[in-house]
Amino acid sequence: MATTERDGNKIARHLRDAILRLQYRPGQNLDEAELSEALGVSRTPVREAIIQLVADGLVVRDGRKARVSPLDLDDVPKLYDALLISSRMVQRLAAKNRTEDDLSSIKKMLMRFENVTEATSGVERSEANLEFHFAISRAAGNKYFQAFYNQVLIDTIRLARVCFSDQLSPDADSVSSLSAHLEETVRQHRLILAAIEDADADTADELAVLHHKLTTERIKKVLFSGVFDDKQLQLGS
Amino acid sequence: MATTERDGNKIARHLRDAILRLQYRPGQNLDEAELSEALGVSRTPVREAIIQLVADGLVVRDGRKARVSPLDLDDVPKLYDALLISSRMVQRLAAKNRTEDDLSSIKKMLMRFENVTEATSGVERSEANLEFHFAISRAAGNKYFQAFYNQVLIDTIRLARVCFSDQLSPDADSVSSLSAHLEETVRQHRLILAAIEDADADTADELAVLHHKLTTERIKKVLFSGVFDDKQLQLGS
DNA sequence: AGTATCCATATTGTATACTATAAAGCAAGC
DNA sequence: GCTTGCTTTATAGTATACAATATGGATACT
Repeated sequence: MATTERDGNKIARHLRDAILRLQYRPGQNLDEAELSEALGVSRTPVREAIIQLVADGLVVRDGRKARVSPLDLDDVPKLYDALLISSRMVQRLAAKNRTEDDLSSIKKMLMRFENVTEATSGVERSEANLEFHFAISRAAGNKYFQAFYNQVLIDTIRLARVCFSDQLSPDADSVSSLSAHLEETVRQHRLILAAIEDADADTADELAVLHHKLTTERIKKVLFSGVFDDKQLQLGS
Repeated sequence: MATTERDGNKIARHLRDAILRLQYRPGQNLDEAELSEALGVSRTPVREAIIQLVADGLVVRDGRKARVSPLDLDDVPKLYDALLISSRMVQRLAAKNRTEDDLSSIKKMLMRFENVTEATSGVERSEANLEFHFAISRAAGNKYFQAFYNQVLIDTIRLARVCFSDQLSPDADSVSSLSAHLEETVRQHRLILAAIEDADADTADELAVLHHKLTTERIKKVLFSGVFDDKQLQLGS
């Protein structure tokens, strides 16, 4: 019966994608009339989409105006603190709770990521990367951790794209650095999948720490570091 | 300049409160026309409020209809897993990052809770309790952990209210048990405040574990237990 | 009698008209 | 010449009219 979808949701998805792809830049004003004309609907569904995105944290209200969330640099260390904790918890839970369906979903996303690794653009790569981690998030089977992690992942991706969006015509040096980075990412993804498949929560947890380090090291040159460090990860024990 | 607020937000707050107070029961259908008449506005702001609440997780879409989220019992252990982790992280962060303003805000909420402890109704009590923990959440100074914890707190309160809503005319036994529980709650709240004031993250963390135990023990009779236990709290170290 | 189809109706989804308000520009006074 | 206040205008907020669709019931046919 095709369960007809509301325009508001479609618009919200479209805007979400566009924001994640930086087609709408952080801080950019969102004009309702303009959007409704561009998308061929009335203002009503556009407004409803904007309200959803505000709740998602991708759009922020500035008086009565709506703007794409600005990615405050002060929040970056906080983001990476949250990424570390949430990814550790989610991968730990995923190792415990994953079903066979979850596993095949994670595998599918892993392969998709590996397939887009060589050729395609940075946007497609990070989108596939995101989907891989979303699949793990679902496998955790806990909607609270899932929401937490997803939110963190989204901002991580947005931040990464902002940081690397300059490299449209990268030099030979950064190309080889990128290829080494992607190789290591693929390697870690496979290990993470294996740990989750083996229901090995401790390894999945440790791999999350490594993956976090990989992610942050790559951006650390541009930005500063978080509150937590490896020692403090024992969480007070 | 009074920054006039949109009706949609007012309605959303009203509905949020009503849902938390179980004035709208979990599972109850939300009729837009009915609500708009009851609240004296048109359907538009009511719809916008509902969209916000869906994003908050308090309302769920069931086809095109909107219903108050049903508090699935399967999610209860997951909720308490999330409560344990999120409260530990937030109190740890609060001990590190709290400002003087945060401290006075927490103190204010602590006193408010103590003042409503004796006389007033369960709803007012749990509302004051919620505000105390919200204040700590703000003090953590990390929007990701804050959103995570707030979401968990809200469902914790909803669940507690559902579990104890039967006790409208409690017997002498449960009254004395309640009073002991409140006394211990107050004691722990003071210790938590002290730890945060002393910037003692480890103690704040340990107190979160104790507070979680206090919360869950009181409900454990009704429901079952979570995935994590005290041993596993070392998080794989 | 049971079931399936079609129609009636209730309710959500969308468009548009109207209203309120905040921001920008212009004018007048200091 | 700068500031202050009024007017204008653009844009968000709300109400309402209209359209689409799902749901329940009635009727007819097997």
